[in-house]
Amino acid sequence: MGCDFKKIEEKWQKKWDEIQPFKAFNFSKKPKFYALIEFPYPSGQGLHVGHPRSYIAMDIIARKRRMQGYNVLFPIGWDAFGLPAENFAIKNKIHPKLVTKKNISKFKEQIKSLGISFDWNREVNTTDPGYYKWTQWIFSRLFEKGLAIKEETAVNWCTSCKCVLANEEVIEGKCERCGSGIFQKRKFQWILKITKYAQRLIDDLKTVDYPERVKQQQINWIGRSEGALIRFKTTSSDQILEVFTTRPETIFGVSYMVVAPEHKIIESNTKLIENMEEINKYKTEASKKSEFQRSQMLKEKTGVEIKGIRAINPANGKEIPIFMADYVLIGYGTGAIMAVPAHDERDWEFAIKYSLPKPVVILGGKDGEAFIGDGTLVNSDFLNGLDTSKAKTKIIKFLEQNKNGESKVSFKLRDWIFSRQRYWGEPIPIINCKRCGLVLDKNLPLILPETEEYETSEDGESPLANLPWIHVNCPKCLGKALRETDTMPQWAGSSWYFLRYSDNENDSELASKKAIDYWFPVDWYNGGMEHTTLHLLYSRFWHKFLYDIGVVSMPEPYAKRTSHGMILGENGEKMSKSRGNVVNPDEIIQEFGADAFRLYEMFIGDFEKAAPWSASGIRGCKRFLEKFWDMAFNISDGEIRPDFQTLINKTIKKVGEDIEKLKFNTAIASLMDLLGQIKKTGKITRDELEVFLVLISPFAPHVSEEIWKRSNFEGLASESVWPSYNEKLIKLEQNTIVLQINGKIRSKMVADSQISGKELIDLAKKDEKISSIIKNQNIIREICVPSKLVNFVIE
RNA sequence: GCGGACAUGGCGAAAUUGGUAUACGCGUACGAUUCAGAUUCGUAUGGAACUUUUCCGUGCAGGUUCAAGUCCUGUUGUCCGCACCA
Repeated sequence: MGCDFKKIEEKWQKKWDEIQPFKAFNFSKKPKFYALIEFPYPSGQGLHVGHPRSYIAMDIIARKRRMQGYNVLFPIGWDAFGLPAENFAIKNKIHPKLVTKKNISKFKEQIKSLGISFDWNREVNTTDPGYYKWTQWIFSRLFEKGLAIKEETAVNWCTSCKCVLANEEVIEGKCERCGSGIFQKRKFQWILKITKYAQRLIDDLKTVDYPERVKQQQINWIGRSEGALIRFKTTSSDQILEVFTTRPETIFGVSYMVVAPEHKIIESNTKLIENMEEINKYKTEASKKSEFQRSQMLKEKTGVEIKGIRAINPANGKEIPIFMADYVLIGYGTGAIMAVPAHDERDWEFAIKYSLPKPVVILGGKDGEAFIGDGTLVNSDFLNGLDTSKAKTKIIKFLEQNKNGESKVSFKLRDWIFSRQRYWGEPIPIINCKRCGLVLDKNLPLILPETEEYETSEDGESPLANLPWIHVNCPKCLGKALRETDTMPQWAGSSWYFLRYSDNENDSELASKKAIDYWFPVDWYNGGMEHTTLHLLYSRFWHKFLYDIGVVSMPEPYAKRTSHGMILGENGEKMSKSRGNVVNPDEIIQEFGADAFRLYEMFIGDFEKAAPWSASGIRGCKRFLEKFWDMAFNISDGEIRPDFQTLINKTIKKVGEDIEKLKFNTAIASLMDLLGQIKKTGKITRDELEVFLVLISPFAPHVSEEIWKRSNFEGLASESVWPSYNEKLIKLEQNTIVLQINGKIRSKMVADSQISGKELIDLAKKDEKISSIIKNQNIIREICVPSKLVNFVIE
C-alpha cells in the first residue's frame, strides 16, 4: 500500500490549526513546562536546513512533555529588526517594513510545513510597535537607573556597515556581519553598563544547567582578574597615572610606565610634553591601524617616550620614564600599565627594544627571558624574603595606608555599546534638550518614522537625523529640542522576547507579573553556540536588571540551556551560497515529506556536534516510514506478544531517556530496530502498534496521527499518553554469557539470569570449548560478572 | 600563546559502573521481483590467513588491570573559543 505523505501532512497541519492541541494555558492545574528555541531572524533567503534542527529537537521534547501531562508553552516569534532587511531594502528600493513582512510570511509557511507544535497564538514580532514599546520601556528604566548613559568612548567602527559595533560583534578584528575590518574611533554613543553585572553574570552560572563549554566561554569573555589599582604621581603637578596590575608585588621591579595611544594624559599635559610632534605622529599611525592589523602584528612592539613628564614609583620614590605604545589597550584596565620587564614577557620585549633596565625582583627565572612564575622577593626593600602571595598582601596594605592604591578586580568585559547609526531598529526614546540635557520621552511607543531615505549618510549619521521627526518640544521645559537619532542594536528586542511570550497581548505591562511567575524560568532553552557571548549574555544581563527592579522574580531567565551543532554541506564545509552547497528544506520536504525530513535531521548524528548533510541518508528515513506505514495495515487484534515484552519495554525506556539526553539518533535507531524485529514476524498486534505510534509520534507526527486515526484509536496521537515501562520486564530471563580465557573470548553460552555466580562458573567449566582448553591447566583465578561473563585466568 | 572539545569500518555514527567493539542508517556486492530502468525485498559486508578455526584491529607510543574504545602518562592531528587583558 502506498502512502501520500504530502497529502497527509497538509491534512494534519490544517487540523492542528483548527483544533489547537498545542495551545498553552496561562495558569493550569497541570505542571508547566516552558520550551524555548531562539526565534529566527526572517531573512530573505528563507529557512535554512540548519534552523529546523533546533526546532525539531525542542518539538520532540515539547510533544513528549504534553503526553506526560504538562501544560507546555512552546512559542515562536520574529527577531525582525536588523541590517540585512535594511540592506535589501536599500538595494531594491523597498521599505524594510514590507521586506520584513514578506519574509515573515515565507518563514511562517516553511515552519508550518514542518509540523512543529508551536503555539501560534503567542507569536511576537520585535518590529511591532506593540512589542518595541516594551523594549523602549526597559531602555527607559535602564536610563533612569543610570545604566544607560551617553558617553564619548572608543568604539568599533565598521566602514562597510557605516555603523558602530559592540565588542561582542567583532570577530577576529572583523565585523561579525559583513567581515570588513574594524577601526577604532571616538564617538558619542549610548552605552549599557553591563560591567556592573559582571560579577553576578559569573556567579549565577553556578545556579543554572548550561553545557560546561558555554559557562566556560562566558566566564572567559567576562574575564575576571584580581589585582590592584596603583596610583603613580608624576612630575606634572596634579597629574596622577593610575594603573591596574595583577602583580602589585613586583612594584620594585617597575622600570617605566606605558600608556595607550588614546590615553588622556597627553591632552592634559601638552605644555609640559617636549616631543608633541613625535607623539601625535605615533597616535595618528596607531589610529590608522585596524584592530585586526594591530593584533596581526602580534608581539612586534613599538612605542615612543613621552618626554617632559616622568612618573614616581610610590614604593620607592624613584622617577621613571613614561612611554606611549599600542601594546597597551585603552579599553582594558585604566589604559596604562606599570612595566616590569623582568617579570612580564611583553614588557621584556619592549625593554629590550628600547634598552630599558630590567631589574629582577623575584628569584627563580633563567637568564635572557622574563620570569612570570611565583618565587621569593628580592631587591624589594620591605618585601625581601617574602613569597609572592605574602608580598602581594603586604604591598597592597602598604599602598592602602599611603592612599596610593587598593586591591581591585578588573574585567575584560566592556560596556555594551548600544546605539546604531541605522534606520531599521527601535528608536531610542530620548530627547536632547540644550537646557535640560537628556530627557526621557515617556510617550511610548516612540514610533519609527516613515521615510523613503533609509540610507546611512557618509559621515556616519543615522538616517533618522535628516527627518523633520527629530524636532520636538522638550517634555520638561517645553522648549525646542531634538530627538536622539540612533537606533538600538538588533540584540535589544531579543534580550527579553521570552518574557513577552508569557503574556503577549498585554498592552499595559511587558507581561503580567502573574504570568511571568507562572511560566518562569524557561525550563529548557536550545540555541546556537554562536550566541554564547552575544544574545545569551545580553539577555541574562537584562533579566538581572528586570529582577532588580522587580519586574521578574528570579535572577536567571533560563534553567537549562543546550546547544545544537551546525548542519554542514555534503562536502563537510559550512553551507553557503558561495560554496554552492546549500540544501533547501522546501525541496527536501517536497521530495521526501516533512516526517522523513524531521527523522533524518534527528538521525544525522550527535545533536550537539556539526554534521554533514547527506542526500542518500534521508532515503533511509523515508524507507523506515514506508515500512512502518505498510506494517501498520498488517494489524491483528491483540495484546503485546510475550516475545516482544522485553524489547518493547526496553524501547520505551530507551526512547524516553534518549530524548531527555538529546540522543535522538539512538532513540530513532532503537525504533528502527524494534520495527525490524516486529516485521520479521509478518504482523503487528494492536497493542504493539499503539505503543509504537506513541513513541514515534514526536519524531514523525503527521504519519503517526494518520495511522492513529485509521486504526481507530481515540482522539489524537498528539494527545495520547506517553507509555511507562516495566523494569522487571526489561530484564531478560536468559542471558548470553561470554566465556573468556585470560580475557580473550573463547566461547559463549546461554544461562538463566537467576543462577548464582558459583553455578555460572561451574557451567562455564562444562562448556565444550572451555573444558578442552582448561583441561590440564592450572586455573589461577575465576572471575564472574553475573549475567555477563566468566573469565578464567590460567598460566 | 592560553582555554575547551574531539580522534572508532568506504561514509554518518553506536557501545551503561572498564566486561561480546562497529548497534542503527548510508554505500557497495550478489540474488529475487520487473520487458527494462527506478522502486521494493532478501543475503553478505573491519582486515588478514593455511577459512568448522586462528590472528590482528577504536590516531600513535607506553602503563594500570583477569579484562581498556572507555582509566593513567606521553605524543600527533583536527575543530572551536579567546588572543599584546597588564
